[in-house]
Amino acid sequence: MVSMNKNIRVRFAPSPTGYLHVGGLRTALYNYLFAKHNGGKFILRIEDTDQSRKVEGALENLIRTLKWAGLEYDEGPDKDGNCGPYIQSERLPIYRQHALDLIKNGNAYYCFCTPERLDDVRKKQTELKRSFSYDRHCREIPLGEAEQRIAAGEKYVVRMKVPLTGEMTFEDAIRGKVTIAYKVLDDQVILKSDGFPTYHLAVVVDDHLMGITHVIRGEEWLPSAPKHLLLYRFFGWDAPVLAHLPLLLNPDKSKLSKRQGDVAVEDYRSKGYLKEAIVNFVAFLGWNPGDEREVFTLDQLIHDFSLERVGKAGAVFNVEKLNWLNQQHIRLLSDETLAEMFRPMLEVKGIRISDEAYFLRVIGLLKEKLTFPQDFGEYSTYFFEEPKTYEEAGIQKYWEPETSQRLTRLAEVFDAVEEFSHTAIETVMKRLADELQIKTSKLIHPARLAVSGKQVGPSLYELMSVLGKETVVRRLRAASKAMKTS
RNA sequence: GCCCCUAUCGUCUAGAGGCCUAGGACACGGGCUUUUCAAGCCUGGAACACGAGUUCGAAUCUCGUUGGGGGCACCA
Repeated sequence: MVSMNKNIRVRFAPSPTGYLHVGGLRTALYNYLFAKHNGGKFILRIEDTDQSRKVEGALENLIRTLKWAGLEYDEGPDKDGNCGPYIQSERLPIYRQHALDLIKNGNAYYCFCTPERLDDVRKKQTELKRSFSYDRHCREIPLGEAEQRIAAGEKYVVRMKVPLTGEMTFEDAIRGKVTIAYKVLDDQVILKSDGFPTYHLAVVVDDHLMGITHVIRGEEWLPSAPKHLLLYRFFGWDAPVLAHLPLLLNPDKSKLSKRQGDVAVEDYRSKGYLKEAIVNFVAFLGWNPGDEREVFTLDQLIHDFSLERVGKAGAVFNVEKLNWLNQQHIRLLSDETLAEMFRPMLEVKGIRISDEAYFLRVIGLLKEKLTFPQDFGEYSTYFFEEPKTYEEAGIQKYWEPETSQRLTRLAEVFDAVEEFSHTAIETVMKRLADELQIKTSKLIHPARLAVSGKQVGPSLYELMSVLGKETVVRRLRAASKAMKTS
């Protein structure tokens, strides 16, 4: 049940790369679900501390997609909650001050190594088949000397002073105890020479200042978690609960990437996937309610979500199941909602709806057949205009020499029917089949072809009753004639 | 190379020592719906990576091996 823990605050902190990655959507979703389930706050923060990666319009697009998916945040760039700004590039003085604090208390130091020198070190280490880590060349430069060099205009970065020995053990909410030795960590740059912080500094400072209680993020951050925890300790702050989510994978099990298909939420959106389906699908990549329910709305997810039920192993993004969920969620939408979704599809085909009630009946008839909303445009045209052609394969399969005559007879008997209902149609067709001493299917298949031009579709009796007597009779006669002469 | 994480059907997963000759879903095969399928129903095949322990008993606990993934930037 929803406990009203007002103190819970989580955040989704993407870097604005131009589009929302489905993995990012899942991270955002889990944060959102966790917050909403617990009556807490969900915050959007933009991590744009890499100036070289700036993308025009990325922020707007990100926000639009997040809102489209239904993940409304309580605080963010365009929604203040007294913890702003929520864009890191607008918080530079804060990071600088905190970096200086760390220098003052001896937990960080100025480093003057040039990128060239670091390259050299890296190369040598690679030759020796050793992993790269900074050789701590500047770690012992006295503070006074460093400050003089800065005053003289020398370029510098600030690095955190990682202990040389010992290890960090912490409790991950998903993985349990994780231990990493300090010696495998290097003295991470926390403030770059352009004055921007690196992720490691910014994330810790902001999470603390914004009162974040639970950090729910991708597994790729697990190895650097000790650095963050160390920074909390250096600052004298309590660390939030950490929860590292398993990764989303390509079919070949590598980290989900652009190379192997669509990764942008926008791509799926434009292909006709419903937000409900995408959200439902992505939620189930790493989480499940523990019973056999599979189709969930966002509200149901909020109700049932818990971090305890999040798995540890990576999950392959499998489109087949997403398709199925899309179909399920289309059925869950009301006919009226679908009407607004389908209307434009018909309009581009030059079809304007004049009879709303009729439109809704057509939707009711077809909605169970749809995997994508756009399928409606394809399956429904004969409800709005005369079939222009008859599917060739259908003619081959169902049209016999006697068919034209039979359909003419069918038109005649239909003409005499008072109430053109589903049941009346069925009765009349079966009676005629008896009379002609043929199987009903000898009438049914050609009639469908005549009336819709297609071989497949919803129940023929219902289809005909929706079309109405006039139309059905007219089309039967037209087809009968067309086939006879051909 | 080093470090960390991880391991049940093709895929998503249930399973927290006996309820498991391992359950569900997607996909796939077969059948039914004396009307189609693109819907529905029924049905079939399909998995505990391996090896040692612990235990009366292990998919479940421990260790190791192997496989997979991630990380090791003045990127996030």
